[in-house]
Amino acid sequence: MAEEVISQDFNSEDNEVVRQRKEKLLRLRSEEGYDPYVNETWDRKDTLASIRERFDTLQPEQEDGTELKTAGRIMTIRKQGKATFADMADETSRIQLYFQINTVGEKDYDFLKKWVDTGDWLGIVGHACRTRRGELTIMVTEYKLLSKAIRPLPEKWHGLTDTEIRYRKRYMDLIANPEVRDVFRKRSRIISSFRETLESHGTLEVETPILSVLAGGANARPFKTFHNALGVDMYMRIAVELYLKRLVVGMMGRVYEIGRNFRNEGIDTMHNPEFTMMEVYWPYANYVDMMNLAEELIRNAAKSIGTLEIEWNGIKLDLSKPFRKITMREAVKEFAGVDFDTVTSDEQARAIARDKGLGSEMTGHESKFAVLNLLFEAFGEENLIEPTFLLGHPTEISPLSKRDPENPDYTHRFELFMFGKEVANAFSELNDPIDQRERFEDQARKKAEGDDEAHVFDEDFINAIEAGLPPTGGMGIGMDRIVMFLTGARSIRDVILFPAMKPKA
RNA sequence: GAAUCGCUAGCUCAGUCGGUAGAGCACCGGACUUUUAAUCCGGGUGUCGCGGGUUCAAGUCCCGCGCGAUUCACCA
Repeated sequence: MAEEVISQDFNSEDNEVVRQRKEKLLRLRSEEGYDPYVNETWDRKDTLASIRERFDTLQPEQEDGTELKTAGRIMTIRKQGKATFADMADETSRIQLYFQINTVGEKDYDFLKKWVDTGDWLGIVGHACRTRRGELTIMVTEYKLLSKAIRPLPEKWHGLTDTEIRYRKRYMDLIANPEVRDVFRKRSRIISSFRETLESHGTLEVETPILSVLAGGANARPFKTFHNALGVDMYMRIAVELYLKRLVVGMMGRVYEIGRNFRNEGIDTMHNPEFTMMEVYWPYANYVDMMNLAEELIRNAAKSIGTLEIEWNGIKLDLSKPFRKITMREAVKEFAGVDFDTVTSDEQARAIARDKGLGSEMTGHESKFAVLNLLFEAFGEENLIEPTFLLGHPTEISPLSKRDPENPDYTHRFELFMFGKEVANAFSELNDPIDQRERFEDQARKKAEGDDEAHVFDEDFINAIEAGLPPTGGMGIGMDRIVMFLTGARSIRDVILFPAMKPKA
């Protein structure tokens, strides 16, 4: 089956150019005795960016005798008789090459004319010069064909814009659109910055199971699979929370994990079925410490890619300002015009929600706390544009969060919103094993009532809490969204190298 | 899940009222020692997303399906 698909694919995409290039390759081998795929190394001493920097001040029509040794992919080539210009790119930059017949020699020049195409990889020896027109150029003295491309590059000035091909054949996107490479370099720097900040606070990076028998730690539908040897159903993780708290119980101290979570839900511009989450847990800390850490992490990440001024979806934000704080009840008062402090019964709350047009969103059994959350999601969430900590979540919707001792129906929890989207979720971790068991029982009831995203009952986790979890502050941050907001990417697919795609029929 | 838009050469796109599938780049052959969207001469490379239907005739009209994008719904 798989082989069949591959061979079909291979043949169906053999267009005229590919056929010509394949024949050319065979002729290169037979006529020149040269196989472009046998080279294994090239001692590159200079990147194109370093060459650009070094010879920045070189004047037009000047040359520098220093020998340079570099390499890259030929992006365009202009062959004109006894001289040839080409643009070569590497991962750092792009530069013009100049081949002259009396500089590289007749034999190598003819080889170039006859065999070298756009897309090919060349090793280059030469020196810097600047043309009359001011273009920094490498005067090539020697070159070596390191590898050949037999599939043509996307068109040279429109590039590749077809979103479907860009996502399915990301390698073509990366070749044709260097700014895409920048986004993923920034992604890497942001994640490194997170690690540096966490480690500067003495936090240990750990790895916990992706495959397990129970997928807990969040309210979401998991991916299900089957382990043949064990003969059991297994699930892909939806969060790492419960494992990291077990590690705090196990006296590992401050721990964090940056890794992939999997949620079997819809795909849109904010959601990919696999996404990267950072979760961190600090013993002897609470949700206030996590607020400070969230600001520090995000600010440092922004600095690591060069600026605290960010723009997303046409909205500019200044991350140097302290993040705002608002409670869920305040947000509902401000944006839905409902004063929840006057609400005393569940029925009264539901009546208000129906009044606000949310009747179709309710089953009629909601508590006033569920209604509060509903009102926030319907009217408040989209208005939290400036980085804002949302506080005061009801206990009912926070099964892993410590209660506010002043008002046990609410918790010591926050969610951080930016541009109207959630980017972080944190709380003072519930460490009362009796309460935790009751919360899980409540979730199990909700599951039994048909809520297939209710939290799973994890007996071993309770066992761990029973062994004693210190007071702990914990937080999860959605890395893909952070990368989106810091790079201005409008779709999560633009910050994930190989986003989930449905196979073509 | 719904709506809207898109799918034509390797890439970017045009294709009128239903009447023999086009352009630029890329590619192939030729000329050319400072070009840079090189230029000049010659060459069009195609399952018009897939399948039906209407018609003398369908890239074009109708129906169904696929994939993608966006918005909404769902969902942390």
